[in-house]
Amino acid sequence: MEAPRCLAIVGATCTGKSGLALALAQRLGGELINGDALQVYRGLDRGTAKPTLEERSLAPHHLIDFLDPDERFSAGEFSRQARVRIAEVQARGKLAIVVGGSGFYIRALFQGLSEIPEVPEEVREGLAQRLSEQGIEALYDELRRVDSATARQVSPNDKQRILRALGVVTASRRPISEWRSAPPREEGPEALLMGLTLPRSLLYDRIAARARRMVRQGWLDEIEGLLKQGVSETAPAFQAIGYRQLLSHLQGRCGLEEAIEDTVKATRRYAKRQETWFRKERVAVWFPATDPKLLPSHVMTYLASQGIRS
RNA sequence: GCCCAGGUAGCUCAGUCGGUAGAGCACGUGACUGAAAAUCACGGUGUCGGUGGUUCGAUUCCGCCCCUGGGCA
Repeated sequence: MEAPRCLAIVGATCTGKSGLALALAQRLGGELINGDALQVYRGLDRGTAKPTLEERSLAPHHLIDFLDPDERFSAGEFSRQARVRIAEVQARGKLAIVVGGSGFYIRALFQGLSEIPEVPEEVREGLAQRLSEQGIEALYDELRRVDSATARQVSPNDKQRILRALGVVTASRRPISEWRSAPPREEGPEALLMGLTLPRSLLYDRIAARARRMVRQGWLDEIEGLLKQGVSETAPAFQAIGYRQLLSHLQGRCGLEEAIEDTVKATRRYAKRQETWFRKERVAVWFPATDPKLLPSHVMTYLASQGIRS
């Protein structure tokens, strides 16, 4: 069996994915492809635990830091771009290493999404407008009329999915359920998925410690700087955990301590959702991430057994 | 020391005109086809401060005790 030329490192936030990926890239002559939905944004550094410039100088990093905070991104767009980057890395004879905790992005990359037409911004805005004027019930009723199959699968409270489904029918005149029934056009790249895990209590401790460290290292200044540059409070990037909470502190809606605690809570819940997601993903091996220093050599040993060596 | 208010889920609190309790948050589990760090679904939280009494039956009424907060001294 031929050794895979693409690795992916997945797992919950705060398990040490980036550090491991960098260590592997250095030892195996690899290049990294970011698989995190928010590290793509320029200026979101502290709160996304983005690798520093120094770390990034140790191995090539792709799909990081290339969008403005008010630009919209998506799993589909990620999948297309990541596939191009992976192919380019492989063409250079290097190992591609995807790192990231955004489960939907990882699945879109390796398993693909059905081809679905773009929903124009005007349509999206029109629906958002109606949502605020008429409420979600009206939109759900409409979805029942125009795409009953999807309506049955979606909770009447699920604003996001209702908006998406209506956007697609409105824009394409075909229900999203039909588009989704078509298989993805292209296969994703072959890859070996590796997961990192930590016992829940340890993970939670690390999350709390990291949030406080990030604040100490200037997370608030970063957010103020973004606002000063004219980034809107409703920019897509500001839906990131912590940014939302700290923004609401900066606007005087809560104290700093409360904002930090809310951030920690939200991160815990996010980590749990990631665990749930990746449990279902085709992860070949799980490594305990308790000791970040020993991790790279454990993983190297495993990779050697799979025919991947420097 | 006296007076008042309170002690119910991990937290904040609601409630039971006496038939062993409930909401939000936290927490747990899950879903996920272009906003995904998003969005959503489901779930149990329990010596109702302790102790004696009244009662068929007390978390609920009564006595005493303990604890917390406030006031007076």
